[in-house]
Amino acid sequence: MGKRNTIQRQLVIAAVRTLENHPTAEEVYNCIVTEYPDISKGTVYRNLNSLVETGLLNKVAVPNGADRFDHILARHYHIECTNCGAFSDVDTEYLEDIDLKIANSTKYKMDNHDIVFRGVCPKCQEILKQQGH
Amino acid sequence: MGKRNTIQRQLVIAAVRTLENHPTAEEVYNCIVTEYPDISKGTVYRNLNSLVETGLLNKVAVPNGADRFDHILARHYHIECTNCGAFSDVDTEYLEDIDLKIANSTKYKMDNHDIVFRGVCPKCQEILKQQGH
DNA sequence: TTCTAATTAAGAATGATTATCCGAAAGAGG
DNA sequence: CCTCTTTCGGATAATCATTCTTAATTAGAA
Ligand SMILES: [Mn+2]
Ligand SMILES: [Mn+2]
Ligand SMILES: [Zn+2]
Ligand SMILES: [Zn+2]
Repeated sequence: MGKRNTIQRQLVIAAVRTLENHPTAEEVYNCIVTEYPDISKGTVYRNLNSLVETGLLNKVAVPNGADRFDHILARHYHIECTNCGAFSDVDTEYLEDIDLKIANSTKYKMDNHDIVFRGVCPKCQEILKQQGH
Repeated sequence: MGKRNTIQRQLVIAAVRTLENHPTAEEVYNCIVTEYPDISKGTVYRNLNSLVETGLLNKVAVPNGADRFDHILARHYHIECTNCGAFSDVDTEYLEDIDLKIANSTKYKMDNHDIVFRGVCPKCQEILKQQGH
């Protein structure tokens, strides 16, 4: 009656963990297919979503791009480079207090919040500098 | 040599302004097509993106749904109801200081940040209560 | 008014994701 | 083990959001 722990399911979560930096479904598929050529893209999507439902992965929506999957379960924020699209974790504490504040002002039963920072990553700053900003 | 101020462009920005609550391209199209049946969906998409480039609109990406368009240009935050999907503005000041803080720790040249809160709206709280939470 | 680059409508194409189908495999129970 | 029930996988069609292509039209400069 529960979820079956199939080899495909194991491969999917392992791929998200080894790829580390918020891979897309496509990237997860490409990672798995070299070792296990029979897997189908539909299975990757199905398992990714199932793992998100089960709470073993998080899904992160990114503007102008495919959804990304995150194996880090602790609440944390992200930063996106506006130049190269790199999507990375931000190492800072979760702002509990603003959830309370916004719950009060909006009367919502607050769940959580996401923050996405946007800017130019150090690598791109270098490159842009050399091209005469 | 610049952007031409076509009737379609005017209709698109007017629609985003009258629809108020972060309409999708589809909703903008549906709004316009009743008055101006000849407009095509491609034109709506093209003008929406062009208006975003020009800085007259903002685009907001939402998980599991089409992009939304915002005619409010001041930086502000959003809250999404996890039950009904309502997507609304949050009335609080922009947190300038965390941009500085994260710029320091990440060495990014910081641009801005978005916050999306998630919770259950007052209306849905009522409904869920009546169904015996 | 004339000229031309920008824009349009229509629909094809694309990219991401989900749904459908049907056979295979797993688990429960005897 | 054998059987029944259910979940799952692979293939592929379908859907959804968005962009691209093309030939015709038009806004706005000269
Ligand atoms: Mn992360
Ligand atoms: Mn808004
Ligand atoms: Zn970068
Ligand atoms: Zn709601």
